[in-house]
Amino acid sequence: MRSRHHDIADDLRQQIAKGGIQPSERLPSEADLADRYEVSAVTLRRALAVLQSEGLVEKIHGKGNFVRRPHRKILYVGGWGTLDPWTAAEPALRVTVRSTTVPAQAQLTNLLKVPTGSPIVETTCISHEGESPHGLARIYMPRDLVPAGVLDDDFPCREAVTRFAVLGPPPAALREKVRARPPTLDEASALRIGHASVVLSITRIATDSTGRVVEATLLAFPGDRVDAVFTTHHVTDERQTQG
Amino acid sequence: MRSRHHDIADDLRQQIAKGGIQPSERLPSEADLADRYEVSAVTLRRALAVLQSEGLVEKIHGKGNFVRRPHRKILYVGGWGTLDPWTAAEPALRVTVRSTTVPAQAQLTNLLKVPTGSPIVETTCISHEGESPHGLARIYMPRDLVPAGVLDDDFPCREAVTRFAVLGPPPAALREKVRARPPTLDEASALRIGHASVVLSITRIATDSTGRVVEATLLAFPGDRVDAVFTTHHVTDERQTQG
DNA sequence: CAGTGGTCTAGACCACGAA
DNA sequence: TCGTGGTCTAGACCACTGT
Repeated sequence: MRSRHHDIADDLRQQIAKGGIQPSERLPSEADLADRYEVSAVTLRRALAVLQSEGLVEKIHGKGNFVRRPHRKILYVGGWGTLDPWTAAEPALRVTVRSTTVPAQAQLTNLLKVPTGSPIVETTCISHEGESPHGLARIYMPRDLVPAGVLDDDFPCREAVTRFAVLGPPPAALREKVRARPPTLDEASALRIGHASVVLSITRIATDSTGRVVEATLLAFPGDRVDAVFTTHHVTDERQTQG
Repeated sequence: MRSRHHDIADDLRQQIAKGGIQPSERLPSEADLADRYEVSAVTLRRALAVLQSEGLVEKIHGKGNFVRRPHRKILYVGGWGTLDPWTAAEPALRVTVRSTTVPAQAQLTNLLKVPTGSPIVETTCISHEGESPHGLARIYMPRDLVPAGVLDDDFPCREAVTRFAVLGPPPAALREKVRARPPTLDEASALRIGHASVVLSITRIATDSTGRVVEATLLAFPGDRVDAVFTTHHVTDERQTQG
């Protein structure tokens, strides 16, 4: 049972794929497109919503609908808490960082396993590639475990943050819980994605050899830009090559 | 700027939370709700779409909108390719399985690293808990590697499939690529979720000790019902980095 | 200001499910 | 058949962006 807005989405998708509309170029206005396809504005907007949720189109209120550049997919590599080396080496990456100290409350006491009110350093990072943000991290560490320099304005850990890596020394164990969900209102605006979009959310708990939680991180990635990959080797001595 | 349909979604969400509408109970018809809130049908449907994407409400065409039971979150445990033991032991789980043999084509030749046209056994599994499906698996194995019994109608591997486990012998390595994306049309109908919902998609590649791909599985879970968890212990990992 | 997208309406018609 | 949700329309009004 094909619906009209899906047909239109398919047609536009194909036009974009064939290069009829170039990346970062503006689509005709919704009114024009509605005329062209002989549908109502609402139906045409549904078609665009499909493309937006696929990450093909970016809507900007008051300006128009724009074809997004076909970013290559970024890989978050599980187990090490980092983007893949190619991505991390990308010079176009910019990071916005802000650190504050807050007292531990409800969710944080659970994640970090600390008493309520403990001083916690919250570090918020938004990573951009060119214009489009591709990652949001909220890192929480007990204040006494924060490596020197993280609280500086200069922030020498910038490189680690760019890769969304664990900030402190390598932890003994990492537990990464992966969710797929719609963005919160904050995330939708921070990541510049629609409210109907999809977020890959990773809650990462790093513990040291004594079992103490040294870092809890809430990562949010636009689903259309980032995948996460996890590799497990059940035979310890075996070396596998991967493509 | 709050929109009317968000306010309505908030109101309904609160009513559900307070127990004003019980789980598995039907909401008033959309026409009634539209009257009650004094909005148009379209606006009311947008409000319901919000709740549906949060997994609070299940829409059934021709029957109504139903409050979903607050299922506990199911855990897919990475590295072993299985649901967590509690879930897997759940007696209410039912599985629908269908196996066919197909020749390898485009995507499959890549995933399985086999020549085009190789005989591949495709096994499709849908797992239900009560009424609601909570997982869809498409398992591909080279025909000569399929364990005896998988192709039987009786299907003794049913238990393994219930957990979405790897069907054959334990592989040497697993590579699991996790995506968050909107459902395909097939998945939306198979999983009984809206087209605007969110799917946690896992592409799982299992290789034996020689590096041969023994199984490729495409898993799709409703984002609101399933999380995936991956645990890494760097202590037992000899390749820990210094620096 | 004009042009754009964002929300909403009142009503039509279609598709599904249960009697 | 009837009540339900699913799609679509034509038009109104608001909010944002640039001039």
